[in-house]
This record gives sequence, structure tokens and C-alpha cells, in this order.
Amino acid sequence: MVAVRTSCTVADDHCRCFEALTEEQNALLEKKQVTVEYNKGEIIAKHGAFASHVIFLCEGLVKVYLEHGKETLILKIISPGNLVGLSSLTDGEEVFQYSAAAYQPSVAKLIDITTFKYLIRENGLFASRVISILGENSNQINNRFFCLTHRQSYGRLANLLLCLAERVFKSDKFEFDLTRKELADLAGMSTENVIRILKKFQNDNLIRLQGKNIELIDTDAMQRICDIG
Amino acid sequence: MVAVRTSCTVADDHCRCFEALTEEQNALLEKKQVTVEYNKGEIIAKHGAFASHVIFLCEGLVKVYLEHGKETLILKIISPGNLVGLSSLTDGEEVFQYSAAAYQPSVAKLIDITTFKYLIRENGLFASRVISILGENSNQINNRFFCLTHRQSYGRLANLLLCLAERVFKSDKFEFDLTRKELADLAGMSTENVIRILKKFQNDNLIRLQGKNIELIDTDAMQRICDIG
DNA sequence: CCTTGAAATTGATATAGATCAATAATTTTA
DNA sequence: TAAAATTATTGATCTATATCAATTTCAAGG
Repeated sequence: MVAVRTSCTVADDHCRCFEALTEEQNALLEKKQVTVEYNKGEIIAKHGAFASHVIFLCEGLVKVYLEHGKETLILKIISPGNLVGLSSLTDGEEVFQYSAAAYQPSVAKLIDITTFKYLIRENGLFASRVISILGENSNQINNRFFCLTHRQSYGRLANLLLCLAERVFKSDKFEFDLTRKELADLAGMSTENVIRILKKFQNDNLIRLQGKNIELIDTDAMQRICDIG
Repeated sequence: MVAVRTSCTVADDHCRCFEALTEEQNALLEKKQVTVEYNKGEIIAKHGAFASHVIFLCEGLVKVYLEHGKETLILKIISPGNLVGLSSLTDGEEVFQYSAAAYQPSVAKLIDITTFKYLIRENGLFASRVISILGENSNQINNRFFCLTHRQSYGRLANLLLCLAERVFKSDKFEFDLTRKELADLAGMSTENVIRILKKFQNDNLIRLQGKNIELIDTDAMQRICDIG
């Protein structure tokens, strides 16, 4: 499978900051966190609400997004092993700077933000790992930014499909429990447009589609569409 | 003047991380940095080039952008007192993740990245300040992302003008040394569109315009356009 | 297994904004 | 200061994609 590299919507990997903690620090962390289960569709973080914690996703799939009225911008998808809400570590920002909601039933650990900040202060390696994560995050969103503003709909949807295959479902054939509306939000276009483009992809023998099952047949061609626009 | 808040293109303020350093650390930093002057238009950081340093802007004005072929996406404008290239602190990323170029004659300190990383490791407060900056940065770019993808051209240009007035020139009346093309890149639209919208703004008595001098007459109305779309 | 509401699909239409082309105004440079 | 080059402006098109409206399909609950 061809790499989608950066313009993608999902983090490549899981975060590595906790490996940097000492045993005592890990024990402290354990004490200062709670585990919560979320149903599909439930809101995990609400833009503007007090950010008393940082969120570590254990299981499931989560979207991070901005919303104004009816308009939604999905910033990224979070898969297990990654953190949500690091931007609330910023001094003077006590509230979440975006919302997060579960695509699937999910399990998350909510880590007390004061403890998290304390660990940053105390453990330089931990801090540098957190900085690493923030940087990666930025790079990913910047590239998504470019993709959504400079690529046309075919390219954006191709990119999304490759991204889902590679990073979320880890297979060229998968069943996605996302509605066309949600695909539309992810690719930054209208629902009708998603439908028409998917149909076109199918007619061109790039994908096989039945309801919510999708199979990428010609990933090379898809990658080309993704690259060109 | 009404606040443009978040969807803006320029950082609100200057970075505060260096205040956290001890005298010795400051002395070390002094030794491990060089000061460079850049002419208008010169490239300060090149996407893909080795990132041996972090850039602190002392004077001037700099754009940070992504580029693929003819297409440009300006991520943010950097004003004096701010850092460029923090995302290269990410482990395993030895290259700049974006380009930066001087809008005006600029002076920058190039800080050895190894030293910078060392300071993060050694000084927890410094690290947390850097994290703070990265978070702020993300929030700003996320909001710009929303603005460029969900607002129409009038709103985007209004936003840009308010932003330039408030954060770059700190006056409702200013002479900008940016070409229409550069305004267009900033607002994410074509040059012709910028010209037509500026003209419309002038006809509607929102601005007074002569060449590169611009005066915002009705910032409230401008803010409304910015908010609505 | 029917009913009801949501989601998906399809076709028709509208439009914001890009692109193209030609000219005018500036700025640069020789 | 004249010539060349770049930038700004204007008007005329073109087009990708949104929006709207109407059906069809699907899914969940009684």
C-alpha cells in the first residue's frame, strides 16, 4: 500500500511521551486519571468547556473538530494511543479549543491537567516528547489544511479513502460506520458530492462499494488522484 | 478597535519562553545563536531543508507557508518577538516542515536546535512555555483553517484587513508593502478577487484606499462582514 | 412485519470565485 | 529618463461545487 504521508487526517502512530516517565511518576499519573467509556456519537470534549484534563484514547475512534453554527471543520481523527486536548496546556487557556466526539464506542483516560503540567515541569524528557507530539500534530493539520484548501474534491476524497484504509482500518477493504455526511465533513464537501464521486470511482474501477463496505481496488490510481488534485 | 480574536493570521503577542531561563542558560543561548539580516523577499527557512536551528524574529515581518508547485498556503504571519520552526523540534524530523520568507527587511536570531532541545530537557518551566507557544500556534492556525475553508471571500478579506490593522500595523490606517498577489495568498483567493472586493469595500465606505495606503473607516461593519462570512 | 424517520441517491439549478485576456499604471533598471 | 518589467485593474467567461427538490433505500421500534 502506498503511503499517504502527511496530508492525511489521522495520526500515523501512537504517542510516546509516557514511556519517559519514572515509575513514581507513572504511579502518580495512575492516581490522577479516570477511565470513561463513551457511546458512539457522544461528545468527549466540548469547545469552550473547562479543560480540567487531557484525554488519552484507549479504544475507539474520535474526531476532533471546530464548529460554528451548522458548519463543521474536522481537524483530525484520533485513533487509540493518542492524546486529545494538548492545546489546553497553553497558559491562560482553561478551556478546550475544539470539540471531540466518538465515531465508535470509545474508552478514554482523562488525565488531570495539573498533574500533566507538573510532569512536564519535572521531567524534561517527558516535556520534550510532548513537544514532539505537538509538533507532529501541527504538521499533520497544516498538511490537511493545504489539502482542503488547494485540492479539488476528487483529490480530497481519494486522500481520505487512502488515509482511512492505511491508518484507521489498516486494510484496503473495510466497513466504515461513517455516514456519507460524515465522509463529507471529513473531505470538506457536500454529501451529494461525496456520493457522486464515490460512484465515479466505482465506475472507473477504483473501488468496489456496497453500502458501507468499501474496497480499494486500484490504490495506485487512487494515489495519483490524491497527488494531482 | 474590535478584537479579531482567533481566526487571525498573526500571533497576538510575543513568546515568553526565554524569561524562564536562568542566567547561565541565557548565556549559553547567547553563545549558541547567530544573528542574520534578511532582505525583503528572502527565504529564511526552506521546507525540506535541514533544520539546524530555531528562528527568533527580532525585526521585520515574515510569512510561514506551504508550497506545492504554484500553489501557496500561508499558515501564519510572524511578527517580531516570535519563533519560527518549533515544529522541527519533533523527534525524527530534521527538516523544516514549512517555508518562511521575509515580507520586509528582517533580523532574526538563529538558535542552535540542539541547545534549544537541551534547554527544554533541563528547564521544565522553559519547556512548559514552549508547549504553551505550540498550543497557541495550533489554535491560531486551526481557526485560520476554519476561516479559509468556511468563510466566503468577503469575510476572509475583511478578517485579513482587521488582522493587519490590529496586530501588524497597530493602526486603522497603514501602508502595507504587500502586493495584491500577496494579499490574495493571505486571504486564500485570486488576485483579481482581492481587487474587486477592495473596490467594493471602498464603494461601501468601509475603507479608503490609494495604492498601498489603506484606511479602515468602519471597523464595526468590517467586523460584521468578518463574522458573518 | 408494518411504520416512521433518517440516510442515500439522483437530477436540475444556481453561484461564488477562478481563469483568461486585454489594458493601464507602477516600479525597476539600464 | 526612457525602456522594460512587473503589478494592478477591468470585463468577459467558465466551472467546480453547493444547493434545492424529489425519490428511494435503509434501519429501528412498536
